[in-house]
Amino acid sequence: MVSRKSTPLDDFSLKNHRCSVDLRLKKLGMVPFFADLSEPELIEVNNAFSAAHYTVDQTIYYQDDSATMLRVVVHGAVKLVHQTLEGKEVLLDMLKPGEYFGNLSALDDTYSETARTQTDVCILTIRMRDFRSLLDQYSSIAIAVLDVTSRRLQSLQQKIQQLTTLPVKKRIAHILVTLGNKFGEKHPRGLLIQLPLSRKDLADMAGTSAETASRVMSQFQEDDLITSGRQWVAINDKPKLLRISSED
Amino acid sequence: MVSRKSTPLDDFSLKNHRCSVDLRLKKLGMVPFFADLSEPELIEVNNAFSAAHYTVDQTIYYQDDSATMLRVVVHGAVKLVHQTLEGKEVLLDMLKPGEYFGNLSALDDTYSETARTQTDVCILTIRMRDFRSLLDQYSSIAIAVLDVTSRRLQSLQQKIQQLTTLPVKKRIAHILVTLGNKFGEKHPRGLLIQLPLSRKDLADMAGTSAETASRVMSQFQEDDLITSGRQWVAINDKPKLLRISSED
DNA sequence: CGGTCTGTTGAAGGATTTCAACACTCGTGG
DNA sequence: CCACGAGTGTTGAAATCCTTCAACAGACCG
Repeated sequence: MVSRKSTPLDDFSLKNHRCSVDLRLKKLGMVPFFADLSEPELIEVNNAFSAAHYTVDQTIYYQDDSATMLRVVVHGAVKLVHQTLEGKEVLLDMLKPGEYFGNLSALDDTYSETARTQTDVCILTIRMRDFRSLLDQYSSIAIAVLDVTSRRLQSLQQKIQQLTTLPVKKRIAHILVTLGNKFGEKHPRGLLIQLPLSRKDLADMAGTSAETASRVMSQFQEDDLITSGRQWVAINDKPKLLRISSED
Repeated sequence: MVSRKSTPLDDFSLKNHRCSVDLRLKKLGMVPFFADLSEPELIEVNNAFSAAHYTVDQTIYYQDDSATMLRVVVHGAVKLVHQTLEGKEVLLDMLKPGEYFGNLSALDDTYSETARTQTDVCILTIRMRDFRSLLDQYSSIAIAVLDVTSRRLQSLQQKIQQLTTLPVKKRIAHILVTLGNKFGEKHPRGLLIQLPLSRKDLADMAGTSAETASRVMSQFQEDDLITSGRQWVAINDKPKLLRISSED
């Protein structure tokens, strides 16, 4: 009765490979706070970063570690999670190339979350100290950083609102739409979320249990809104999912 | 059987009065992003602000309004709430003198939440445009603003974690401790939270219903952890509340 | 002192978690 | 190349937490 399907995920997106200098520059230019820089300036900034590679499911840093580095995703996906004492996890964000992570607060020098790779990744790292001198050097960067941070703040506010006012089904519908917009790629099976994504990942994003997430996903599949298999999801009817997430 | 008590809240803290220039300067100096400025600079910054007064339960701005002003609380308390379509409210933050509110994002020019007075208040306002020129003029401000914003981000992350992993009782215990630290004043009845605080306010902070909040508060009172009446709460045993919020 | 707002409490119903058993996928090594 | 095992997903049933509806009680305001 249950019929799951083998993965349609693109291997190139998941597997590790070297970050070419070209790719580095391109992704650095995508980071909003470097967007205003000229090409020579960008090259100088690029030289302040060094590249690092991780394989899937590695922890880049742990919550409460001393925060010395700022990082930018170049290739692959990184998830930020909060861990509780009892081992429960809350998935705060899933980052794609061009997004930064780390801690920008000058006073608190520990990471407030754990960063773990969702695929093989290539990231750029810079010491906080060096980043701060970039901030001094290019004042446009500080303002852009502030902007990015304010937006993250807003998206967390929205997340809190959904956690406290919406039932699980609507929360998951919303999460699927958001992931579709961010990681979606056209594919014969639908809008494929180009990312290994387990029921537990979804549950940790929605603030529910893996079993409940599975039940909701089964229902969505029943209603032909999505197609899903082990560690992957494709969206068939985004408008209807969006309606589910906000109706009533 | 039920015995509620009349309010021990201090009238001075709740009622409106003019903001003296002295008070303005003192509170502006308390805002972290102006902390590094010299006194003459502070006076100049002060001149860019103008004062405004509101009575209790007035809305300063609505979610999605065009965001033109940045504001600083000088006297009284302001709450930031998210409203859902069905009229539910989520209380995101309760601000005290020295804290700023508004929207710092340059790209999104609407408020992401509603600001409402919790007491009579005096606030300082500055046009975003003018604030941005302050940012350009004093680079230390931009970095300090970034710092404050990063910290708010972290506290929202913590809130999300609690909403998704803790039961209501622990969430409320934690909220009481936090409010006690922020608004607590020594008082014969215990550590009095100097703020009109209804069960609904607490419920909106904890992401639960007013009835459930009331039940939890009744139990805490039964256990002599708090003393509470209509619109006020005093904490008798902070260590035990803290233990409840994190035990198991 | 009466009306209104806020808080309390009970009881029923609903959403979600937890525990448990089983099914399917995929990689690995025989 | 197939079989096995570990990891992941599904589903059922019981238990739990919480919401909702409802009625009433205490506090504050004029």
